[in-house]
Amino acid sequence: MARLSREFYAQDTLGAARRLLGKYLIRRLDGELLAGRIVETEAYVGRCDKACHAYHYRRTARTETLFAPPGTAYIYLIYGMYHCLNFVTEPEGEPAAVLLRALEPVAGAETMSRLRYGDKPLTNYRKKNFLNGPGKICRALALTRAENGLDLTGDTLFLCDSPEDAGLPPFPAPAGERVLTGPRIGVDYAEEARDFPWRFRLVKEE
DNA sequence: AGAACGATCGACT
DNA sequence: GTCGATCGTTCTA
Repeated sequence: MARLSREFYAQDTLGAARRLLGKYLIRRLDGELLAGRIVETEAYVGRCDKACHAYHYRRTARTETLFAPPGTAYIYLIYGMYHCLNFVTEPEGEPAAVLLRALEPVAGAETMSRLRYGDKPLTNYRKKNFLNGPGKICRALALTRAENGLDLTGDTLFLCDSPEDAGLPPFPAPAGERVLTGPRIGVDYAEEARDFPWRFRLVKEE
């Protein structure tokens, strides 16, 4: 199965965050493949970014994963009840990662819906807000701290250019999309870094 | 040992 | 738009 390589993740974090738009995230769960198309990311860079957990190379039990090789999954608990999934970037030793903020569902929607809503009916509101947030994605893909440190070049959780690379049916690439950049969400405390335009979104032209 | 805080979400006005 | 839930991580002492 073709998937994004260690070299891809080793690039600079802003480039990775932008180039990850339109890629496909695959999660193998109990023999089933869950998949989504990446439509929103954010970059976090320990070297120079006060919003990054590993700012100024701060090394703690939690940030240890950010010092792992590029292509490692960094998953942490936030607000006591949600998880966020990141992809470790840059050469090993530079603590940095891309936060996954939104996906478009591609495969395994039934399982993801059950993981997220249980047996509650899938209303239009729920459909529209299915995977448009980091906590929602981890819930729908059954990702918790137990999966922190997973190797993204392995078989459990990985990225590819096309769903066909994972043996899934092709996904029609939406036409007329463009990349929007802007400040990141939820980092108002981060002084000058709060205004860094390090959020990337793939949106339809109006 | 204790306290403050958070890369969020969903319910509600 | 506002607000509370909820608890691990981090820092202070």
